[in-house]
Amino acid sequence: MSYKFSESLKRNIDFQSVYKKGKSYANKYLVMYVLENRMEKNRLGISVSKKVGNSIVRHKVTRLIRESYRLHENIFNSGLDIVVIARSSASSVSYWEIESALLHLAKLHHIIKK
RNA sequence: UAAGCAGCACAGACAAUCGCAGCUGCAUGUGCCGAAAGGCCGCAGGUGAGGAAAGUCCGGGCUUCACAGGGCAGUAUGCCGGAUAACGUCCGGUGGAGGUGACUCUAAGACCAGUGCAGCAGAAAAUAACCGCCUGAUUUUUCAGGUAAGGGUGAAAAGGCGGGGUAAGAGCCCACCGCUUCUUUGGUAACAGAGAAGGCUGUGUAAACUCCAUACGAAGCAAGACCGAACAGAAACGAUACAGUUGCCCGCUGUGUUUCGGGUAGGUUGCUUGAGCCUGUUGGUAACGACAGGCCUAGAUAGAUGAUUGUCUGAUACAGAACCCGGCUUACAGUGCUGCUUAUUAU
RNA sequence: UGGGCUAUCGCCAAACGGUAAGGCACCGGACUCUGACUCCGGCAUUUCAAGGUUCGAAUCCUUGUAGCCCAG
Repeated sequence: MSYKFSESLKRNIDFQSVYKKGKSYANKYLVMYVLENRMEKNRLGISVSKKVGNSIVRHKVTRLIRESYRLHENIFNSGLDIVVIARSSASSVSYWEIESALLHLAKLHHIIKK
C-alpha cells in the first residue's frame, strides 16, 4: 500500500517508539499517537486489535481509517509518525463517523495546516 | 391446499467520481535509489476473495532431512464390493435402529487365545441353594440329601412358551420359535432363502487391556533455492609504515591489501497451467472414467476489493485467499427450481 | 500462517468408569466486655458446551467454544 505523500509504518520498533515517546489523544472510536520523525513524509500506522472483531470487521475498520486519511492527506502537517488505534466501539460504524473522529483527534494534536 | 423428505442453484445488481494491487501492450531517459542482487518513475487496456476463503480434523502433491534389508514399539482404520493420486472421504449393497411414508441414522471384526472389570442392592454377577418345594432321619425344630417351577434385588439372573413327565423338579422328553453345526440354492462378497441334525457347554463389556487384518520414515512454504552490507574464519601477499612481544636485530602477532568459502539484516524466488474449468458425445445403477472442442479465471507480503452519490429492491446472514488440491466438520439472512411422500377436498 | 497445552465452588486445586476429596474465602453458631485466634456446622446440582459408547461418564470417543504458550 502506498499513499501520494505518505508511507505506512511497518516495523514493530517504530510502533514502540511512537507509543513510548509520542503524545496521545482519544475519543469514542479511536486513539491517536503522534511523534515527530525528522523526515519529510508522514508515516501512518493503523492498529486494530482482535478484541474489535473477526478478520472481516478488522479489515473493514482498517480500510475506513486509511480511506479517511487518504482523502484528507493534503491538510495534515508533514514530518510526523501517526499511529491510529481502533477501539472496540468502532466495529459497527459508518465512514462518516470514522472520518469526523479522525479529524477531531487531528485538531486536538494541532497537526492540521491552516 | 397443508405438513414433510431428498437434491440442485444464487449469495445484491447497474451507473458516475476518487483510490489500491498484479498482469498485458506501448513508450523508455547512457533518469533516480542501491555495495550487489535488484527495485522505482509515464500512458492505455483488462483482471482482482468464498460457499464455506473459517476450524485445522483427515488424505495427497511439493520441498528439505534421514534411509542396505527386516522386525519390535507407537498411531490410525475395521460388515461386503467398487471409485480415487490418496483418505477416517464418496458410491452401490448387506445386517441392525427409527419413521404411516418419502426417507434417515449406523466406529457394524474377534469375549471358544489370554488378562481385567461388573460399585450399591441381591442367596448368587459365573465352580449359583437365601426363602421356597420334595424325600429321609429326628420327633417339634433341627439335621442329611434332591431340586432351578415360584419369590424379591438389579442395567443384566443361567434359552422362551405350551404340553408330557416326576416324590418335587429339571431340554429329562416332545411341538413351535430362537441358537449352533452341516448340506444345498441365489449372490463377486457381506449375506439371504430352503432342508437336516444337535438337545443347547454357559451373561455383559474390546469408544477396557488385548488379539487379528490393513496402512503409516520425520518435519513443514517461517519448507527450500539464489544474491548478499555487517560479522566470526581460512589462505596468500608484503620494499617495510605503525603498535605489541625484553633495550636492539631476527622471528612472531595485530593493523593493511587481495582471494576463498560460511552467512545475519535486507532483497529475489518458491507463486500459480492445475489430479484445472466449461460444453458435447460416450462407458458405468452410481461414485467416477474415456474422447473431442473451447478457456486461462487473484497472487498480496504489516498484507491489495474501499469510499461517496444516484436508481431498483424483500437486499439483509455467516464470513476475507496467504504454497496448492481432494474431503470432513462447524456458522449462516433469505430466494428460486426439480422430484417424491402423507393427509384432506374436488373431479 | 504453522505447531502445542489447558478448562472442576468466588480463588488454589484432588479424584481406579460406581456418593465430585481438601485448603483459602464466604455464611451461621460457640468462646470473649469487644475484636482477633481457636472450635463446631453449612456451601459444586449442566465438572467449558453439544452429541455418542456404557447399566452407569468429571474420567472413554467425536465435534465445537474460550483462554494460554512456542516459532518473527
